[in-house]
Amino acid sequence: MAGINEFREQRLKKMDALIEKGIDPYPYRFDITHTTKELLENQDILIKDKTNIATAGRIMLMRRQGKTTFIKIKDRKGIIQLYLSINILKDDYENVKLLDIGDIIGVKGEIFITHRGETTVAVNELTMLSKSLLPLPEKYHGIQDIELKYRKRHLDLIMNDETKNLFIRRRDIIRFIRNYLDAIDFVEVETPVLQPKYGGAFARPFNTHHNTLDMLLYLRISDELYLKRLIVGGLERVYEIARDFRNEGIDKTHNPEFTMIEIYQAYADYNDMMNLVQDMVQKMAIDIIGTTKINYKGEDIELGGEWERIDYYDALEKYTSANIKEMEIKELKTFCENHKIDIEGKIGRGKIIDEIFKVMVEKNIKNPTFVMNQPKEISPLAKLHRDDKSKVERFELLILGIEYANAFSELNNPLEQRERFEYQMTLRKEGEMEIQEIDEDYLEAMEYGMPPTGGIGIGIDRLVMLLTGSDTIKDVILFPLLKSK
RNA sequence: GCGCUGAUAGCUCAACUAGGUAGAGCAACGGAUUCUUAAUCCGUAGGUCGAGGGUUCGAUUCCCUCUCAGCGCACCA
Repeated sequence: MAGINEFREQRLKKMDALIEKGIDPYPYRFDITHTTKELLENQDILIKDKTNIATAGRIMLMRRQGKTTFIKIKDRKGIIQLYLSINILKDDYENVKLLDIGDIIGVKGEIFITHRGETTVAVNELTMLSKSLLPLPEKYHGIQDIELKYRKRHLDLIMNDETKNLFIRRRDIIRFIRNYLDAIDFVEVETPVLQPKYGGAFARPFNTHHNTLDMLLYLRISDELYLKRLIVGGLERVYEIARDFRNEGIDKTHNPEFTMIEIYQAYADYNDMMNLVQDMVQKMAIDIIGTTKINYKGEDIELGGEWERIDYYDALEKYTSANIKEMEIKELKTFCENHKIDIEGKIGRGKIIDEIFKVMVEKNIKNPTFVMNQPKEISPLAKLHRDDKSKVERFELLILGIEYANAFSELNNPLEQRERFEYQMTLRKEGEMEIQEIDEDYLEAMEYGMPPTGGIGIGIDRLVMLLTGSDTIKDVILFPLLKSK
């Protein structure tokens, strides 16, 4: 007796016993007067007035000692101890024997303080709110198995307060962003997740199919092209907190579905986007964790002050000691060979240069840094740099080698946009993966005229990781994708 | 996709080095206990040792394949 099925059997028997006594093991509602936290906060007055309170929660711990039982119940705010005594409950004390750890109960009673000094509810009325049929993980160690945490997040949340608190902080971060943008007159919008053409990023999509339209659809890899249509439409300041989907590998900073905020502001350029993201993240850090000095992955990071800005090609030269910018494709390939950089499947000068950047530069950047003015070949949606037409007005925000944001002065010349797309198509013909088809509807929208616009995308999951000290994205996503067992 | 590591009771972990079909704590069940604090005390039960195959008289242990996970690499705006 005590394999998993035996546990269930035992608890089912207790449930039958409840039913026999006319007690519904799954009743409809229960009114509470205080959360556990409110009981503790207001204990002085509650004790003084002998208030009959009502509260509810899940049984986490039970100490039976004959005619007295101590129970700890947990609600969303905290934990409180209950004192159940045959002196108070009389005949109903029998029902205490039908309780199990994991059951959800409601209680009424008065607050008192035990001899050992713990604030406790002396229960005078006990109500079963939900009978639990399966045993919870062990009370002291909780869940240690990391796979179990992700697969059975409900158990993780019951057992580990840190997990619950982390997701509350995630909520706080997203709420901060909304408040910040709403206060400067941005409009939050929703755009299609199901897209007939995918674009706005380089990535492989998830394909799906609409039955009655008999139509191939993609789960969006980005919402950029839709948001810019809204800029054409005159909304001028828009943002979307979007779930994006990319059909690619999974690692500490990549989940196939993830949350990105994209922000577009008319009459602004990438300099404005730098100011916006810097100010927003700094104020967010103060608001959420109370400081701009953080320690992440063992490194001290200062989020305050003016963030460093470095030109993409200058950074390349600094960390490769080579003049990458002036190299022909042939020289670049030789350089990659010499430095053991794999450029299999990379077509075109820009992609090769970017691979060198990823391998040799990114990991060296620790403090928040705007890497600016990327090559135009890898930035088809960005405006050419006003002083150097070989590069674009774009930046990526890097912290500890991880990319947190990507922004441009948005390309709004429809003719040039078409040329850029067509260049991408030539790369695709040469075998480059991850190039989307030309989006004619988007180009047409551009032809009606889009104001000069600054746009930025910020990875929300990574930002949450940074501000909560999580070293894997799975820890900041409630249900990360795992293989089915 | 490649490499390394791991998977033992509901949970947290032992045993396996040198092959003889597994132990503890918590949880559970029975009993004692009317202010406990990871309550305590006495007793009981609980395991296809991740799955499949091989070697062997005999495999949780050795070998092979597979599954899942973690880490690293690769991929990845």
